[in-house]
Amino acid sequence: MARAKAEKPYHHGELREALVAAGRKLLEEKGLRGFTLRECARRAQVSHAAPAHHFASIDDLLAEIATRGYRDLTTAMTAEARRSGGDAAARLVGQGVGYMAFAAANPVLFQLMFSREANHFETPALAAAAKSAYHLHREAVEAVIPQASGDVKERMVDFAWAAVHGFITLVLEGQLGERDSPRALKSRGLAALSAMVEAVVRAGGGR
Amino acid sequence: MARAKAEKPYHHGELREALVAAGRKLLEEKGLRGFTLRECARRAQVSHAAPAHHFASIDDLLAEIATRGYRDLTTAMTAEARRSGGDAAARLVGQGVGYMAFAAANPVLFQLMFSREANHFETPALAAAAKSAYHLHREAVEAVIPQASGDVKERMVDFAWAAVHGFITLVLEGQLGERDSPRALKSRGLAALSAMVEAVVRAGGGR
DNA sequence: GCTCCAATCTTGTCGTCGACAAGATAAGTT
DNA sequence: AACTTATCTTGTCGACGACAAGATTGGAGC
Repeated sequence: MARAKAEKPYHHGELREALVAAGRKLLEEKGLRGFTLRECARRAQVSHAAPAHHFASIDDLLAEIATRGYRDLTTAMTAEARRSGGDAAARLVGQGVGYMAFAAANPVLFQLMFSREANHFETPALAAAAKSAYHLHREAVEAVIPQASGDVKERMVDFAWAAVHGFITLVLEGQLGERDSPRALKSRGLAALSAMVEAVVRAGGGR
Repeated sequence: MARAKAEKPYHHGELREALVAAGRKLLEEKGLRGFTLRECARRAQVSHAAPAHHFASIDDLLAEIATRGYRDLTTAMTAEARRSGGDAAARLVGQGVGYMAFAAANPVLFQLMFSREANHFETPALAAAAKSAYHLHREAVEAVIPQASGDVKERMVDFAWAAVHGFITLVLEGQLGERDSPRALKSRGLAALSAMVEAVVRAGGGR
């Protein structure tokens, strides 16, 4: 079975996956404005109209890519939190590190996920994937301040997310530490993270 | 002089300004992906090729729009800080309010200014305008913790900007408080701001 | 094994886009 | 008044997203 290197079978077989993979690469290479359905098709070795059978429009493909991005983000956060051991504060820092690492590794995808455009896609899968990542973060913050009131908890969930997201966003956009070495940048990121956790702990009545 | 309502003089007279104005409006209406040089020309009542004499490319026009955005952002921050009275902490909060208010009033422009693409424009004017806004923020933070070491100051400049920027960014992207009333949202924003200032003050050795 | 159907992929087309070229018009200079 | 330069026009190019119509293939039911 499977003459794997046959010369272009009429049916691709896994075009949907191939398009997503090619699209993700293309996105990082050329940016959102350079992203093109036809180039995705070209890289997947199919004609320019083939993608239409798997994605209704270019936005539909972007939505799928963003959805998978959220899943990968969740995975990265969970993995890094696990690596950080048992303490709730340490886990929160770990999740933040995972968040930043994912963003640094996939800057354009990250920007797409959190862009105004992405919110107009409005596919249920995208919303679900985003919500899943949000809940992960929410629980990590609440675990640090279990005795705080619901209101304080909510505010700290906002605040913690804002600090992490804002920092990595500014770095990726070249606004922060543009001429720093990666090493120095990581140290600045960790400083921001620990300042955030300390603020959360204090506001939540800890220590 | 100046038959103001003559029927389309061959020379527009203020096409550059007209294009920037039309472009800014179009940007907010259609988003970055819906932004088009030809539509800008249409709205300015000129032919599709006219903009080329004022902007070398579509990115050149976007860079100009982003540059003015930074100037307006600086103005908004300064004005709101002034309104907030003399205390250094109050001024920092005020600047943050101005920052968020500008972003809320010009969400797409704000996203453009802080987008990956904008950084590839690399015009000197854009860099200067951005740097000017940054210094405004830096000074406001340092004024709150004058006795802190240079290193702590730097980290707190990062942290404060990250918190403010992250919060408003997440709100504008619909990730935070999507179903909140504007009133409730403002309250959440102020809570994030005060949490940020308190964290800065503590870390800087204040109180 | 055969037939038929639906899914998949093709080529071809349309209107729109950014960029460029060449020519028309107006404003300013000498 | 003649010349020069800036500004705006029409016309064109290749590339894009979307759609239409036809070719190819895999699989369900017989």
